[in-house]
Amino acid sequence: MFDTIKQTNVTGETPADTRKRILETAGEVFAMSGYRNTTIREICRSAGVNIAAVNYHFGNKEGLYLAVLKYRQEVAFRKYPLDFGTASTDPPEERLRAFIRSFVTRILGEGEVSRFGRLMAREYIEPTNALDTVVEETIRPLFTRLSSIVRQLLGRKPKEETVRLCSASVVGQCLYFLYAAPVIKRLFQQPEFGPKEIEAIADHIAEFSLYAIGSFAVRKGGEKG
Amino acid sequence: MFDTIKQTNVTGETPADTRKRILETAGEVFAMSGYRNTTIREICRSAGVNIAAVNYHFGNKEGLYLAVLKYRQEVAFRKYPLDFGTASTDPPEERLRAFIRSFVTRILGEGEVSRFGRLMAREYIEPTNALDTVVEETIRPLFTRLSSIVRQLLGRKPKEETVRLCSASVVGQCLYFLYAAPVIKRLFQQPEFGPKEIEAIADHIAEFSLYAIGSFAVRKGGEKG
Amino acid sequence: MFDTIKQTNVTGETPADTRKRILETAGEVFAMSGYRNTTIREICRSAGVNIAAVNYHFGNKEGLYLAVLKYRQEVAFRKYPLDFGTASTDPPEERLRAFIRSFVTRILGEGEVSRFGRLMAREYIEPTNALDTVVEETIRPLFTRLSSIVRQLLGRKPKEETVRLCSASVVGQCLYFLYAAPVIKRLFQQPEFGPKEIEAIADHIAEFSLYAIGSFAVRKGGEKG
Amino acid sequence: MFDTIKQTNVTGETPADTRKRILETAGEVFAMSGYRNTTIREICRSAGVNIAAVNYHFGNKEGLYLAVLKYRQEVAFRKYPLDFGTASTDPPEERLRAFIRSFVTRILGEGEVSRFGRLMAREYIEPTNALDTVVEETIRPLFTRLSSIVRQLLGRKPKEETVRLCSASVVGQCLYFLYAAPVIKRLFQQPEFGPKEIEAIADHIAEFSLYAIGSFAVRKGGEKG
DNA sequence: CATGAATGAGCCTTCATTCAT
DNA sequence: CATGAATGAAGGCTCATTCAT
Repeated sequence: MFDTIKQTNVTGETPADTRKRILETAGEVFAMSGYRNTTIREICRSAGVNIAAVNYHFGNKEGLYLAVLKYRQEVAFRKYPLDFGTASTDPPEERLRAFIRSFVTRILGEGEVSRFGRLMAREYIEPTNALDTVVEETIRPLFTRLSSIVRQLLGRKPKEETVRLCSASVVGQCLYFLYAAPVIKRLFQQPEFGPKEIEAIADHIAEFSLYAIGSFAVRKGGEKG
Repeated sequence: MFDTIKQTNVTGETPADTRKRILETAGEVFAMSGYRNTTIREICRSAGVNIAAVNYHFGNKEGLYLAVLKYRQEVAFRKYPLDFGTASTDPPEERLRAFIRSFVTRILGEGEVSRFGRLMAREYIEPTNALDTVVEETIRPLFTRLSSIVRQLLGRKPKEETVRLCSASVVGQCLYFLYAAPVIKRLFQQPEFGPKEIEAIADHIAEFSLYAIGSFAVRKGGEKG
Repeated sequence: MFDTIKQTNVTGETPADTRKRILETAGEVFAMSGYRNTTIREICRSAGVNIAAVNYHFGNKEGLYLAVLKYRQEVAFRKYPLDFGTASTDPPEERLRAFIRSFVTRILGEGEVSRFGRLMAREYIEPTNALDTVVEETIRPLFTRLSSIVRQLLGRKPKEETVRLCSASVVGQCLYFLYAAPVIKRLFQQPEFGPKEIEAIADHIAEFSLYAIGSFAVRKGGEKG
Repeated sequence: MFDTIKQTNVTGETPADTRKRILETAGEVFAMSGYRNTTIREICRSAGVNIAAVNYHFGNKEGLYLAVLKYRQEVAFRKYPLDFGTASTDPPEERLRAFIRSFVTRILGEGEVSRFGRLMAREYIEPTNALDTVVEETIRPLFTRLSSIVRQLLGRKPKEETVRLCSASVVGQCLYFLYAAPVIKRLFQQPEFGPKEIEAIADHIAEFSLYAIGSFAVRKGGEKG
């Protein structure tokens, strides 16, 4: 009756288990169906927990969503960090390759990791209140690092706008395979991206971008016009 | 600018008026909030028509959505056609520039046109039943045309996969500015894309892509590896 | 513009045609689906007339229903009159047989006629405002005639309650095959009643009833207890 | 009679209470107005529960209707079982009398029980998806038992068709007083059936049927023609 | 801590009816 | 006479949330 001892529920799980299971399941469901299309009931049924548990642990639906986003981000970046094993002293070509490979794998990778990508894609197109935080904590550091690599590749004194646009070109190519997945699937009957396809994609984007940025550097000395 | 004469009295509107007004309003609301988040009540209230009018004119919510998609597509492509004034005999470099400019303007353009882009972006990230039709009727023709230009640029006998990946690189760069708009807005405090920014973006993408594809053509004769 | 000449509609039909076609179609649909389940739209679509025609010709849905009921009743009784060719001087056994045959055929008969039966069955179980009229104009004359036959069969001075109950027994047997049709269909996999089955049913009911009423007459002199 | 203690406060009801109250109220309303005419809003208002409770406890309107049907059936058959206190070794005349009395009381009886009859009557005339189940679980066993009694009464080797038709005659007489109630009420100004009238009806039907079946048995040895 | 039951708001849809032509 | 368009009321259902235990 009294909250004296560590309580376990009928199935003998600690509260933390319930919380984590909701987090995991909600990640899948949100990634698959989006925020609005997802019902708390579905999440709870999938997770095998009571329907009131979400409101208990996370306050409300939005609270759960924010928690999921944060959790997924941590998991993804722990597995695929920005530098992907390169040092800042390595040649910029190599660093760009590493960056792209890490980025593409992080958003397209199978299983647990891919959920992060899907969630982010949704956040892009239909921002929730979480986007501000996501931009500052996740996207800006990422973009800053990419910009520094691109700036180095462009040679001395590139215009900042050129750096920005080239960085955007790199990121745009990568993200395309994430958010256009449903279209690509229909265009080419290509169902899913396996590790092999992901590698090929990363290689292509790196090559394509290095060619382009190299030409910018050579012909214009990194300066437009 | 002002509805000078057509409006006679409270109910005195041409039949087409109600239908079109729903179509216009729905385009805005769907583009802003997405299919699921949008209620037909809101559309009808905004359009100043009875809620049953949607059912009468379009059958149901999905019917309305499809009609909106088709309508927006027609408007956008009538204003910015695929070739954008180039002939198939023009040099591929010029055709690619025209394609990119037309494409970017169509999805980023202001006012009426931009709704098409937003609707498409949503369809990418959270497909409805309409996506199949959209892919076949809109996206595939577009991708086919782009591929033929890229194939020509790559020189003789390029691998189809290379064509596909390079086309994807072009499209990915363009779409990035569409779906990443909320992020870009936050990253660089850049509120909206005006005609000038759109032109700059189109120019950059064309240049970036022509450099890259040109390098592919030169160094590999269009063949990878 | 002015109502000077006899107007015909696009298909060149006189107004009477439209009215009658609605009447016919509505009879089918009401009989099949019941009053509430039937929509004006469905009737008008089936009849190929405008949706406003019903309200124009019959005031509203209920007005149409009443008109249908009256129309069907006339058709059915014109084809299968009460006496079915017997005279009031004929022996009561023969008159009962004729009554039963006429009754059963009227309510079970195929095609046009059966619709009357179905409509009546529905009116029994879920009376509309039409029931009062139907009882006085259709059912009471019918019951009165049956009672006079039964009274004659029961011999001299039968109790009125006995007459009533025996008449009810006759009518009950007949109607059973009408309203229990969906159940009979499921119980015995017997899909529909053809002319042959109808005759067999009428014969059985007549025989069963004559045996029973005969026994009442013999053993009790028509008096109970 | 009075809800003395169970009700503690506004929301303080046993979980089963809400469910059962819906079940009871829905039984009344469905019996009175039919499936289609009944709104779950009305049921919930009458039962004093929230409109979403139906969805929670029974899934949807049809689920509620099926639950009501099953519940009413149980109540009715618990009170008036098929055999009504007779053993299978009793003489068939007595068994038929018991069967008829039980049957008539079950469908005409006052109060709680009568709802079963009304629901069944509606199911006959305007079948829902529930009819298949009702026929197999309720009507067929009933008809089988009646047939075995009739078969015994008809003597040795009766034709199955004769058994069936005689059984139909019995059932038809009984049901008549159920579904024709609105008509009988108008024909004879007889408002309702009390226990006394019900007994008289049952006695008459039994007598009428025993006379008839007896005559079949005697004159034809149970064989027609 | 956790739960099953219950709630109220809101959504899409349907329908009979009316209106101006 | 007849019509297509438009209306408003209502119905079934869903969902996030809250409540008492």
